[in-house]
Amino acid sequence: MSVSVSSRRKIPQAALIRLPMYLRLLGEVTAQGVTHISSDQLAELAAVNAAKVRKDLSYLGSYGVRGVGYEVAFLSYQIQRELGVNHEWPIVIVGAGNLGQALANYGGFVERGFGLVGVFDTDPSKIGTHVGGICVQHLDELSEVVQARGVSIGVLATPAATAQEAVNRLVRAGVGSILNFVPIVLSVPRGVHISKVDLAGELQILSYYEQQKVNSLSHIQATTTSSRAVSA
Amino acid sequence: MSVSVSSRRKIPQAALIRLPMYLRLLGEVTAQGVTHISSDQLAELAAVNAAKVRKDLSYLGSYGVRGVGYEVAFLSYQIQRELGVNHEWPIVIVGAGNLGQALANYGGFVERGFGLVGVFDTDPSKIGTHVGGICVQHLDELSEVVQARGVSIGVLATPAATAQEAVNRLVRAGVGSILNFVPIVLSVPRGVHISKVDLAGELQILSYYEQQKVNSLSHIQATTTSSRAVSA
DNA sequence: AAGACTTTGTGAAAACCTGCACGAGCGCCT
DNA sequence: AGGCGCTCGTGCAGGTTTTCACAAAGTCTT
Repeated sequence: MSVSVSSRRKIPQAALIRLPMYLRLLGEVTAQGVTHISSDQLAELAAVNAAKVRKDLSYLGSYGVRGVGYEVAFLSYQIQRELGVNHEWPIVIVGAGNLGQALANYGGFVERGFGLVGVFDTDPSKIGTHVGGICVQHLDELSEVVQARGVSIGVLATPAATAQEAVNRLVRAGVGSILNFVPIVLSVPRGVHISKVDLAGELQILSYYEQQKVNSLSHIQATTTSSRAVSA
Repeated sequence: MSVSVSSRRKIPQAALIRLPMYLRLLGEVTAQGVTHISSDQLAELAAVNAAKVRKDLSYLGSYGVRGVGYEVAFLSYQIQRELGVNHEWPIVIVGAGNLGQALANYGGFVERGFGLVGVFDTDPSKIGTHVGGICVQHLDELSEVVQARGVSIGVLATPAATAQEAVNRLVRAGVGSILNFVPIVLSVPRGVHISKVDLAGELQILSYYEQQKVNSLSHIQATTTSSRAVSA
């Protein structure tokens, strides 16, 4: 049978992705002393369409006031509440290589409510070193820390070869969502959420756009020569 | 064989995003000695629908063979060609903080054809230090390096406060695409492409899913009164 | 108090994306 | 050669996302 979690309302993926941005922008304008903001103004800050802003926010409820706009503090709170970031989430990082260390030291996480409570690796030369104010532990300790601290979000930054095994351990330990920086396709049980960040992949996408620019330029020159083709 | 219509075809955004993944998977199976692959097999590796794979690949041209599948080497080449990654792209990193340094040291970039040719910062204590085999230079040198090396892709990893100014410099220097790790909305002229990676934002999205789980659990307890039983 | 002005929330249209289903082409076997 | 089995390419239907446009609901001015 289907396990229908009849959550009160489901925010569409596309809208969900923009909520962190809105939240950040609201924080910025708050710091500037702004107390109310219209969808037009927020849209301008976010560089998106105003109707989109209103629709996105409408998934949270009707928190705007016609003729006035949104109260910044109240809206911020509602977004935080919906995202679940009105309280701290403990996170762990698996993989203390280059990227793992940088992420451990990255101030942006704790700044937005994600406290690092563990960094894990299997390399004996890494274990015992300190990164981001945390002592690197062996991956075998993962389960204990996750359960003791109630961790449900993990960050994966291991080498590709060991990533799947690390994920298995994360899942077994009880982690329910994983931010994956390793460029492989992970397999996880139903119910576990994966968010993928493929750094080189992002560059390859940009490379596509740059290549298009190059092609369209050379096309202008090539048009005179009408070497139209080797169509099969 | 066939082909080569000028690359005027426009690949839909959604499909474009998956091409780097396909390319990577094809590289992996090549290493395992596989020479041909069907859309079904590739779909399984990519954890997506087979029809989607075929449709994505069809934007490149008709490179499959009915009854057989795709020739891995040929398909790889075509994807590389379309993405423009069949040759190296020089890149620069602006911002030599935590993240900038880690990205400079990140092997994944060069591994996939992006050679780091410059790291820039404005902090005198950083300038002259070496990261990722590159000597950190002052941001004032940016333009010269970009032009001398023909750089068209830049990575932005500065503090938020200086990010927009750094982008302005990148654009003025001639960079056409930017991978932005700074959690602010950048403004750029038309024609410049920005790809955004908001690390904390990704975690906030995961936090939403975890919060939903928590909510639905407490909902079960609260639902003893409600209609449809949640099974026991 | 009424009219002018502003801005939200949302129905509906348009654009985009996904997945199914199936015709068409290819290789293999007899 | 012909039939069979496999797999691509794609039309189409269904779903999601974006955008438009406007009534509803508020403020402000006089």
